[in-house]
Amino acid sequence: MFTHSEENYLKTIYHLELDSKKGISTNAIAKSLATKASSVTDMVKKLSEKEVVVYKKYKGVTLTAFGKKTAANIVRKHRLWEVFLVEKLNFSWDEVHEVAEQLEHIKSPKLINQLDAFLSFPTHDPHGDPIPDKDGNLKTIEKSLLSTLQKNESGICVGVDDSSSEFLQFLDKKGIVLGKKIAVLEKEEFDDSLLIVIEDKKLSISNKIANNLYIKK
Amino acid sequence: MFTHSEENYLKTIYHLELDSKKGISTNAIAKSLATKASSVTDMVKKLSEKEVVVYKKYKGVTLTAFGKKTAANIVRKHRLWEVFLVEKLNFSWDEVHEVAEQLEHIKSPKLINQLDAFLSFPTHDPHGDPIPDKDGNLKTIEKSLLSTLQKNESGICVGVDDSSSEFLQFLDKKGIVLGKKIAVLEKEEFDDSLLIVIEDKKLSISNKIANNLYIKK
DNA sequence: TAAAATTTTTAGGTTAGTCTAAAAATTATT
DNA sequence: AATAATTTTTAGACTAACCTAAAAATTTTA
Repeated sequence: MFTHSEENYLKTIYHLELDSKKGISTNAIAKSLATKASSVTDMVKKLSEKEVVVYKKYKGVTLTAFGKKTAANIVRKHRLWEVFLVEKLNFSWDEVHEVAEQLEHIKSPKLINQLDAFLSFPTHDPHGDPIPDKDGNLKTIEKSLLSTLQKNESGICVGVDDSSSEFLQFLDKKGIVLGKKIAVLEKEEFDDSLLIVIEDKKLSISNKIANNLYIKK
Repeated sequence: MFTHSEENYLKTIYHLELDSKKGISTNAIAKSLATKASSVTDMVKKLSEKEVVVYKKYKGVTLTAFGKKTAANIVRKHRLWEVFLVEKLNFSWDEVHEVAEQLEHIKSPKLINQLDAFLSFPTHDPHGDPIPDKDGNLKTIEKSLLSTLQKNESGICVGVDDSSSEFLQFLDKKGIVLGKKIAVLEKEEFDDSLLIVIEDKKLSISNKIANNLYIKK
């Protein structure tokens, strides 16, 4: 069994490993968890004793297979709870993160399996992120940033890179919703802004926005 | 805000106060929480600084109005989650306690209000215990122990005094379910056992069982 | 490649929540 | 009411998870 805090470290390392492949530095972990590198060193030693990470002084950490599975299970719980909150309890997608952050630590295999079934085995959370299966595997669909689309190309909006409530509320305001088709009418050379059409409405969106929206071609 | 541990103390004192009315001794709290009296003394001092209990050395503790409301809210969460687990996730009534014990600490007013609505504002948990309202008030219906019924009297089964999974599984096995009518056909002088009829089935039950079942006349 | 800058670890300290053992207060017994 | 038994508190210690400041290792830069 893992403590609340150990689980948070595992989850963080898991996320950091997804886009780096190399050993994760204590500094990177500290930044993600808003803690100090010295605290990370302490915890990482403990995690390495528990065989969930491999740690060599000054060389960063990597998850073991066991660690990866454990971490994926926490992410699984987090994302299933997010689906529950949105689908069943009428939360909006910008409100679910903090609550799921707490719910992900509830320990009960039956609970999470029943929840999964109750939600009809969802594959993605409200932000379009994939939900790991019971074995910790996640099938990643190939998605692209909206900013990579060229003029007259289009795709289905399938996810966000930034899940901050500010960004999500901005998308709500603009009527940008997951599952909808987005077509690029114009691409401005000058600032890489896009003129898009979604649900028959034309919108001009900045490159910053387009860099945080995933579409499936 | 209260820590996990502080919440457990509050809940325990709340439950103990329900059937004692006097100040709750550190020993009684220690026994309930499976901890040591010295630990309780420490915690009780902290809780008294936070104004949720009144504590006089050697005199036990009592909850303040604020403490009572805080504790009732934890009990409210615990019982709503139990309803959720049974009604929505197909848990049986003997499996819910440990999970609810964790879920009751999740902090999100919106979550609990939405859950309440999602469950159609239940008034009782799966064991027949009343669910405190948002202000911490609970309306106690007058219920009696089955053991107090006389020959030829009857009532509706509305709750259990012992919520241990052993007892609950025993009731399942015997077909004793909340909401069903129980009639006393015979009362044995010798050992106070009862011959009852429930759902057209005759059952002989011991006084110990009858002392742990509540009925509404 | 040597000095400078940065990162990481170590050493030592803090707080929350627990414990044991001993001291103090209360309650029960004779 | 004095003594015995019990309960409660105090004192001192432990662990987990954090912190700061300094030392050590690594990486960058000139």
